[in-house]
Amino acid sequence: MNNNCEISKKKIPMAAERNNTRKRKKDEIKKKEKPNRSNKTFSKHKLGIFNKAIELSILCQSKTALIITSPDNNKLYACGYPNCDAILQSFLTGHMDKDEKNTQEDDDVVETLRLQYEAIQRKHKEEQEKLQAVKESQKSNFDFPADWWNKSIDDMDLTSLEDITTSLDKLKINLSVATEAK
Amino acid sequence: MNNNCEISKKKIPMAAERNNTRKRKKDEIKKKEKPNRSNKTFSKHKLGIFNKAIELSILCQSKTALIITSPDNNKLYACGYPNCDAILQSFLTGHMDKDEKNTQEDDDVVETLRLQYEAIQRKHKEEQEKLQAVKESQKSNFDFPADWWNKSIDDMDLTSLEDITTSLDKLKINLSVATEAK
DNA sequence: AACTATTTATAAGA
DNA sequence: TTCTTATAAATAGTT
Repeated sequence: MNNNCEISKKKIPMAAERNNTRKRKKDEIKKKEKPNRSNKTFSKHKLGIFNKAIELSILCQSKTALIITSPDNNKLYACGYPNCDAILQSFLTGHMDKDEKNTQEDDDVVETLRLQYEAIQRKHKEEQEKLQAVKESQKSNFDFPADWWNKSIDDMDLTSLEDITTSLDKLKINLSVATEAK
Repeated sequence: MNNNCEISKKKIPMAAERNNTRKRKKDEIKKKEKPNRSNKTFSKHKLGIFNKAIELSILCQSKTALIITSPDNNKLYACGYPNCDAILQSFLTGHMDKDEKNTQEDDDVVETLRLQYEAIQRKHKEEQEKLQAVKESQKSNFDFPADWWNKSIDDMDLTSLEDITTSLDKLKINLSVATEAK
C-alpha cells in the first residue's frame, strides 16, 4: 500500500453536474454566453481551490502547494502557503530527509537540483517580465486579444460532462503518503 | 505584475470560524473529542481539497498537482491528475518551453534536473516500502501507535482561529501566471 | 463511520 | 466583468 488513496473512498462531488437547475425562464435565449462558460467555470473553481488550500494551511498549520494548468495547457497557475516554491523544494528534497545518514551522494544530488531549480526560477522571472511587457503592448492595440484560450475546450463543453461520473471510476489517483520516520 | 494574485480580490472563506454554532446541548461535556478535532479537521479538509482538484481537472480538462504537509510537517500528501509527478515535472521544466530557441544550456540543466528527480523518486519508492514494512510490524504491536501527530497543533487549537481573519490581510500569496507565448 | 445544521461554493442569470 | 441568487457541496459539531 505505497499508493494509499483516500480519494477513491468517497464520491467526487460535481457541482456543475446540474445542467437543468434554476429557472431557465425563456428557455434558450442567450446562447451567446455559452462559449464563455467553460472559462468562467475554470476561473471560479481555480479561485475556489486556491482559497481552500490557503484555508487548510492556516486552519491546520500545514503547508500547501498547488499547481494548475489552464484547460488548454497554455497557462500555469501556482499557489502555495506559506510559499509555493518552498513547498515544492521540500517535496523534491523531502524524500531524502529520512535516510540522509546512509546516502551522502544524494545530498549532493539534491543540492544540485535545488540550485538548478532556483536558477531556472530566476530566469523564468526575467522571461515573465519581458513577456508581460509584450502582452501589455498588445493589450493596448486590441482591447481583448481573442478567444484563443477557450477553443480547446469547446468540443467537450456539455457532452463530456455526462461522462464524468463514469470516468471517475477509471481514475488512477496518484496519492503517496510519506511516513513519519526521521 | 509578475506575481498576479487573484486570491486577494476575494474574501477567504473560513468554514471553521464559527465556534459557537449548533446546539452545544450539554455545554462542554465531551472534551475528550477535542484533541482529535484538529486531525479530523485536517483530514476532512485534505480530502475535500483533493476532491476539488480532481473535480477541476475533469471539469475543465486542466492538470493539477497538490502537495500538502501534515500539521506537524511529518507527513507529506501529494495528489495530482492525471499524474502528480508529471505535473510537477512540467512545472519545473515548463519555464523553459517559451524560449528554448535561445537558451540551449538550460535544456541541459532541465534534463539533468528531471533525471535527478526521477532518480530520487525511485530511491524514495524503495524507502517507502521499507518504512511501510516497519510500520506494519509496529501496528501489530500497538493497535494505534500514539497521538504524537497532533501534539504540534494543540497550542493553537482555538485561540489562533480568532486571528485568522486578520492574518489573511497580511498574507503574501505567491501566485505566478505563466504567459501563453510559445 | 454517519448524520445534520449551517456555511461556503458556484451555475446561471442580471 | 462584476453582482445576485438559487442551489449544491463541504464541513463542524455531534451521535
